[in-house]
Amino acid sequence: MTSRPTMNDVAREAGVALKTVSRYVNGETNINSVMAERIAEAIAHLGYRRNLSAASLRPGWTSRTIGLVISDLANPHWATLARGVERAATDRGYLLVTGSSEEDGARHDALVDRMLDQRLDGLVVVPPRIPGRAWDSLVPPVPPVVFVDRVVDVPGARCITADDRGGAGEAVAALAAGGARRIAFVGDSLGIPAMAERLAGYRAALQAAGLAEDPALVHDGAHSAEQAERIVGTLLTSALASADAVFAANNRSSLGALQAFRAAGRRLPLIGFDDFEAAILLDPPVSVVGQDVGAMGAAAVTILLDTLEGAADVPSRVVVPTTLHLRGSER
Amino acid sequence: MTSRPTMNDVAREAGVALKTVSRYVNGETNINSVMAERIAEAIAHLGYRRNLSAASLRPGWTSRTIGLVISDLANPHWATLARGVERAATDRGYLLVTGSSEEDGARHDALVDRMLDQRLDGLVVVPPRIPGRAWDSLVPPVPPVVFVDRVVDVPGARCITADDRGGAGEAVAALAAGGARRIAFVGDSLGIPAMAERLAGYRAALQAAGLAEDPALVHDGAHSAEQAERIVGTLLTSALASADAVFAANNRSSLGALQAFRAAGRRLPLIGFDDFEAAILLDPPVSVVGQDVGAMGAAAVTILLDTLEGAADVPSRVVVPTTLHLRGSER
DNA sequence: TTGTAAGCGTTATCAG
DNA sequence: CTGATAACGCTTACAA
Repeated sequence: MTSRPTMNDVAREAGVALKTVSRYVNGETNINSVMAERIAEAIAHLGYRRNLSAASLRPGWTSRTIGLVISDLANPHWATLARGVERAATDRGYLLVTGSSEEDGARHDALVDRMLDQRLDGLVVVPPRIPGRAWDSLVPPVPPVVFVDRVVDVPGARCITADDRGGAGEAVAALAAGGARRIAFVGDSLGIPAMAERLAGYRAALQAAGLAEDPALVHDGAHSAEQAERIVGTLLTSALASADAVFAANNRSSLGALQAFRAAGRRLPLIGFDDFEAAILLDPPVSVVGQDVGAMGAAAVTILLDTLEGAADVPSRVVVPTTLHLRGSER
Repeated sequence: MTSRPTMNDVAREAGVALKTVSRYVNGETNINSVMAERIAEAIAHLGYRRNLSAASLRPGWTSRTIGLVISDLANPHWATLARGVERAATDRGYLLVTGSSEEDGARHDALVDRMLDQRLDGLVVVPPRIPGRAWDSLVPPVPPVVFVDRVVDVPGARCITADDRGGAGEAVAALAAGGARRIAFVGDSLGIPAMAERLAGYRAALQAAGLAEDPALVHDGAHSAEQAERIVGTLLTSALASADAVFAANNRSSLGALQAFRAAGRRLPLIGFDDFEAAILLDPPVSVVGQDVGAMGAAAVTILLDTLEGAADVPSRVVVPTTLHLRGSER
């Protein structure tokens, strides 16, 4: 592939000055119609297309491209997020660069560096589970970054998350409304901010329903589906810690609980946090707190681009509402 | 965000010439260690990072960024493809820009134009169902484009697809091996090249099994799951066209067939083309011809980058093998 | 080993 | 309304 025609080529072909072509291409109106015609012809003839990459070199110009770093594009959760980001970006004329960190800090940092070196206008980022460099270690000036789906512990950081607390509260309230009095909480480590929030929602809902919290029913050791299965298995059999409903605070916990139910041949009312494909196919269909991941991505882009384009009063924290899908398993 | 430091700033700070900084940054060795030290300090102090976008402006340099246009990033099929593309791209030091056409030609063309204007090095493209402009209408020189998942009717076009014919053949052979003698083909319009290939595979397998083809069993009108359901419903009840097994030539046809089975309270041996999430959860689990979509994406990138980097004898057509997953529904 | 000067394709200043 | 000319941040002949 030889090189593509430039504005200079067009100017020569049309017999006008470079700047006149630039004016034409940029849609400025003050151009003699005869010249405009000649330029149009030259452009069509040469198949000229503006080189946006060169244009963005000029001060005050940008590539109108943003970056997204998630953990794995193939995972439906992140794919949905990416789609929301992508849609919001294209709607505003921005291109999107995506990268998967695989939850690895080093990989994550490498992607971020590359994107910054490429002079993308801003970044939407899911902080990886195995953290990389500290976010406030980046030497300013750095383009705006919006964190999504997980919060980051840096003052003033822009973060978008689901309404973990509210969603969990709704779920637990629904279980209580169904008559449950000993609702178990099964989730991952409370060091994960989202988990702590969901537990807070659980507690608030218990209190609102006039139920006392039994520490024997609160489990934060479900780092995998297998561990969740073991925990729920115990809840089903143990006399002391017996529960009459389960709130599974994440996807893996829901799956583990379902496995435990199957193994025991007996089920408890269950609501999970975060939807999953198979939820509607099981019997009974699994009730969940759905997160609008696409909306979270779109919100991140709105904040990023508003910031970028200098809008006033751009919020730095957005909590996207969840939706309780009651499908049957809550009874 | 004020502007970021440039090589010039570093040069001034270190008291050396611009070119020396460039040498240092590009890892050239012939640099006095004292100057190197001064430059390193200045870089650290200013937080300098090379502007790759500016560097790529020079002739012979590129952005080391490729583009991907699919129909919908949120769809697991395309997300898996995108992930394969992304992984292969990062492995070779390339960044990836993604865009969703929503199967709309105009949207698709707009994305392609934008990517070309941004001077991406090359494109991986899924041609949209509602076609846009003809691919050979692009005025050269245009960077290399590789089509994936669907073929495009342009001489010399680089296309990656699954082994539609072989995969369909294997499926039908498996049904025949199970004792089926009247195997129905249920699929979408034969105007779609992949469908025509799958039908060809069906026919070849019938012949190999010594079975005659009955036109009453071949249906290419399943444009939706509903239509497939109706077709399979008829196959279950009609005396004339009664089948004893079904090869569902795409995802939607599989789902339609399953619906029809459920409605009739009776099932036929079934194998579908293309895997789906729920397949392993149903009873019996649904057997399918799996496409390695990730591998297809990776193959596309390999061809794109090999072409780009001037490798010799880069193939222009790759057929990625399928895998038959027998899970139970084939009996 | 280091530096000067030119140029990549564009936009912006400012004089005609 | 139009056009020389100078940037933007970088790499690269070529010269010192």
